[in-house]
Amino acid sequence: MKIQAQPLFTKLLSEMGPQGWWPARNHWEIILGAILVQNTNWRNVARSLNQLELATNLEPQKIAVLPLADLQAYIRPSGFYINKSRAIQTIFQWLATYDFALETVKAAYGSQLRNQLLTIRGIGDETADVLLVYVFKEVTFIADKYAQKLFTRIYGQPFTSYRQLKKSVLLPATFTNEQAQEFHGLIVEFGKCYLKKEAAWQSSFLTDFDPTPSILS
DNA sequence: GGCCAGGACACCA
DNA sequence: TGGTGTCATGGC
Repeated sequence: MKIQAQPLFTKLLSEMGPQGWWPARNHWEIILGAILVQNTNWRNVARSLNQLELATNLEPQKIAVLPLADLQAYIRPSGFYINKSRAIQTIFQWLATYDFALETVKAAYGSQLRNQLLTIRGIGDETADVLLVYVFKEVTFIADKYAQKLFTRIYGQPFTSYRQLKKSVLLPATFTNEQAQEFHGLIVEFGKCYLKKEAAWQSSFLTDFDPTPSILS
């Protein structure tokens, strides 16, 4: 089953307005947040980011050389701190070899950038796509848990895995990076607001969304 | 006190 | 390829 994303994106955007995602001040905070938020409430992530900012001012050169024990202490509120600290240290030390020039990194790996990110232990499908969209300004769909719930609900077919949903969703050829960023933000914010409670869903604006035209096969 | 949150990974069949 | 246990914390 293939699904065109444009109608849902248009509906979400018109009803909710631009979300301005990702919530961060710079690329380094996005990288940190993307790793820290894995299976974790954002409130806990915010605590960790605050402590990291106090220690490093979120400067990548400082993050890259943080002693592991210190890094783990700062991010402890986000849980899974041993795995996450390793991922953070690995990716920042890798970026350091390119002097934190993101354009250089992108140019160096080209179409293999996603695979390169996946070689980092602690960075999987979702985090890799988040980094591609919000840090490296590429256009791809982030098929996270909220998206899986939303598409399952709308299209009446269970989407229970990241890769399954990802390969089913077709972004328009004209989709921009800004739109890809916005799409993920809209899906997450919608999920936070409505997806949890059945009653809220029933009364929500998506009840009048007709998914049929966007189903290709 | 149990459940969950914007996953990833090793292990298994 | 797909299912299960594990990793850890804090809020509700």
